Amino acid sequence: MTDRTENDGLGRRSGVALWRQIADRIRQDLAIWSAQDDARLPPETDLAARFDVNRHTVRAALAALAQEGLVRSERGKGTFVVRRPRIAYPIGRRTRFSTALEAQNSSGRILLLRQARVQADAVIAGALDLPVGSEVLMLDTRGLAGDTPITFATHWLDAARFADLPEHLARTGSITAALAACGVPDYERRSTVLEARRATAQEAAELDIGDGGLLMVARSLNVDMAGQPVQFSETRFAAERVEITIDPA
Amino acid sequence: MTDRTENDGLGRRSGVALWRQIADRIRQDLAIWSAQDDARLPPETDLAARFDVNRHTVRAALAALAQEGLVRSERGKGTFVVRRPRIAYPIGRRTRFSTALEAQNSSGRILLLRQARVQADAVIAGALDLPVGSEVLMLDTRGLAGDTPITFATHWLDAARFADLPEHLARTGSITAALAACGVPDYERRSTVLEARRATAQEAAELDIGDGGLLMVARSLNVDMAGQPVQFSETRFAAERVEITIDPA
DNA sequence: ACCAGTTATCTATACAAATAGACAACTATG
DNA sequence: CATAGTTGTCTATTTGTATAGATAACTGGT
Repeated sequence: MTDRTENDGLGRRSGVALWRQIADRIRQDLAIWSAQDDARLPPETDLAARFDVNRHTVRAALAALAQEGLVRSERGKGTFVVRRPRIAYPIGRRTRFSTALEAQNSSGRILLLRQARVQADAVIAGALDLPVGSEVLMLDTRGLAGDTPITFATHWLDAARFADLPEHLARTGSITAALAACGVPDYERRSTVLEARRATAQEAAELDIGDGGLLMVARSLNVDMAGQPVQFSETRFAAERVEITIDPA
Repeated sequence: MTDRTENDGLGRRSGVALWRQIADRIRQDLAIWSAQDDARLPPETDLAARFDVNRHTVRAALAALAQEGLVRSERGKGTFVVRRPRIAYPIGRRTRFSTALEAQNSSGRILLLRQARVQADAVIAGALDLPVGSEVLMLDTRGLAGDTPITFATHWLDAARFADLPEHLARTGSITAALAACGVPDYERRSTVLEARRATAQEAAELDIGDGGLLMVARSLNVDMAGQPVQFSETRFAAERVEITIDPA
């Protein structure tokens, strides 16, 4: 898009440190610089001038990005992009995690972190079309692209119908396969609601992003081919690593 | 009093001030408290204990929310929600701003803020299927629900084909109507890409959110019924005021 | 009238963030 | 080799953030 480089654009008494705002902005632009032959960022002095801050502030931002493994600085030479950040994640009627990533040469898998049996509150029960207080399975999972965490999700399913799902999920690393093993050969997405917010410390830790990193949160309901609700999920995407595309189909 | 190991999900050296993190978390929970009879928040001392911070830090967070007009504190009585729930914003093949809001009793309109003629860079030209360097119309708009800014968007259109669009848009307050007046009776959305990031100072000002507020950013392409690209847009949603729903259709 | 609960305001201290300037260490190039 | 350009490190100062404690002002109920 057109480069309307308002050299400022930073909030000064916003409760968000300048170095973090600058790190976020630079992260946005990594794709541009990584397209250069040498994947080199502008010198610290140039960046300081562009954002109208002290060079030390830029250095704090670059240090944060280096900590995330996105850039690497070399004395005397410059600072270079080492990893392009965002992965495209399509959401549509037939969204599946693994196929979403295979389209970009990333192998996707799901790690089962925790499981518990809880009583459905009004929201969960309503989504799954069960009586309030029904026993439901609550699963925490981490979605990986290669070795990079992409999603941290909590899923709720009818405990009676899907008692065996956790072991299948742990074995196969795929929700689609685990559901198939529980008698749901196919499913589709009925609804998705998206919002953006900051990560809590736990979410930041699970996703291996900096504290205060941004999330996109999707609450979605999958139904089987009979239209029966199967799985209600809250999926937290590390916003710095993903962009979500809406499938036209 | 401070056992800093368990602090309810707050990051301490994250470059995001605690008061801002707490303000964000409280903002998330306003819907819960606004559902109470008196729409009253817990006392400052309770909130301080819950987040494991000093009461003054909670006060800084509440002051920020009061500045946004979300809560009001009354000496001796407490702090109260002035209700402002999130607006659901559906995105799908036939997304239109006004119809999106009419479904929830809000009247939507578009305000034309600025217009300019610029040369298309590679991204814009590619999206609109024009030669690089073609003259394109660049429009900044604000989308309102009632009097509340919901979106701040930049649109690009072929300057040759849509020279008259700005005046129609300014007059009607509707992109659909303005396009119709320019010979595009109907259109549909070909692609949408979503990401989340922090607002720049300008974006925060246009959307009347606090500096450092969160955005959801949608880049979308609308095509006419012949499949010809008509309008490429970057729409910035105030994350605190909207949730985006993906249309199943 | 009194009291318990709540928000408002004040002082003080400690640490983080941002600024400023200077210089060292290293790289590439002529 | 000499020099320009770049990142790394150091000192110092100012402003923002967070903690701590004390006290005042106000509300609602007993």
